[in-house]
Amino acid sequence: MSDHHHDHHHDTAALTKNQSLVMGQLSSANGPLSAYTILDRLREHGFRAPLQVYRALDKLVEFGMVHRLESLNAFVACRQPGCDTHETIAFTICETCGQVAELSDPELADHLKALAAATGFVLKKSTVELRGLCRACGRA
Amino acid sequence: MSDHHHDHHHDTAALTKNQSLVMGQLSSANGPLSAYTILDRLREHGFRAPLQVYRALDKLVEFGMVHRLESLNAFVACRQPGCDTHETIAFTICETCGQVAELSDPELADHLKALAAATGFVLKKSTVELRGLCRACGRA
DNA sequence: TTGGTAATGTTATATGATTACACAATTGCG
DNA sequence: CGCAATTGTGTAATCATATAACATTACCAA
Ligand SMILES: [Zn+2]
Ligand SMILES: [Zn+2]
Ligand SMILES: [Zn+2]
Ligand SMILES: [Zn+2]
Repeated sequence: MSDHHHDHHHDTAALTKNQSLVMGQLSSANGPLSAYTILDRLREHGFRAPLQVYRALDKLVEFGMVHRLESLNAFVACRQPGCDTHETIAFTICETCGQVAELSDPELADHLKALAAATGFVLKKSTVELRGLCRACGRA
Repeated sequence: MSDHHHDHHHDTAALTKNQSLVMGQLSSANGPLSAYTILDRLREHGFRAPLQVYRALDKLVEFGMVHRLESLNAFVACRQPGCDTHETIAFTICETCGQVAELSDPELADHLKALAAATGFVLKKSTVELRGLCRACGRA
C-alpha cells in the first residue's frame, strides 16, 4: 500500500458520481431516508433503478459515511466526527419527529462485549437503536 | 372455559386458533422464522395470506411471547422465563448457525437509559441485537 | 335479542432488496 | 502504448417483507 490515505478515511472527492449523489441526499436530509425515497429524489439526475441506490449505499456504509438503521429499514448520514474509531454506536430515534442522533460510548461497547462473552459469544457487530422522544418532543 | 383470566399473563389456552398455530411454529423452530416462512408452513392448516400471520404475530409480540428481530426481519419465540419483567433485552445472533439467545441485564437497561437521558432523550424501547459467533461456532 | 368488539378471510397493493446479465470506465502493469 | 483485471454502471426481472381496504364471522355482554 502506498502512503496516500485510502485506508479508512474517505473524502467526498473520492466518491463516484452515483455515490456522491446518494451521499448528497443523505447529507442534506435532516433525518434518515429509505433507499426508495433516495431513488425518487434522484430520478431527475438520471437514476432509474433501486440497484443504483443500493450499490452506492453499500459503499457508503462500507466507508463509514452512512449508517443503516435496522429498525427503520433506512439510512442516515454519519454526523459523528471520528465515528469509525468507535466500535459500537447507539442511535436514538425520536418517534415523533424522526430525528436520529448518534451516541458513542466506550463503556457501552465494553458492557455489551462482556455480556456476550459471558455466554461464550464472540461479538462482531452491535446494533443498538433506542426509540423514544427527543429532548424537544419530550417537552411537549 | 367459564374461568377466563385475560390479565397480562397469557397461556397458550388463551390464544386464538391462528395465534396458536403461529406460536406452535415458532416454538418448535430452533431459530427465528420470517413471516413468510411461517405462512408457507401453515398453508396445509388453511393459511392463505400474509395478514393471517402478521396479525397473529402482532398479538404474540404484544403478549410478550414472541420477539421481533429487527436486523433479520424475523420473529422468534421467547425462551426467557419472566422475560416481560425486564425492560431491556439483548439478543445474540450467530452468523453461522442462526441461533438466537436472549440476554437480560438490568445494568444494561440502566446504562442505555442513562446514556439516552444525557442527551435529553426519553427512552421507550431498546433494540439491542448482537451479531457474531455463538460458543459452538466460535470454537471452529 | 341486539349491538359492540375482536378475529378472520381475501384481494390487491405498497415497500424493501436482490439476481442476472450486458456494457463502460478505470486502474495497473509489461 | 496495449491489454487484462477490476470496479462502476444501466436495465429488467424477480424475490421478500409488510400493509390497506373491505367483507364476513365468532363471541361476549347489556
Ligand atoms: Zn457515525
Ligand atoms: Zn423529536
Ligand atoms: Zn423474551
Ligand atoms: Zn452458531
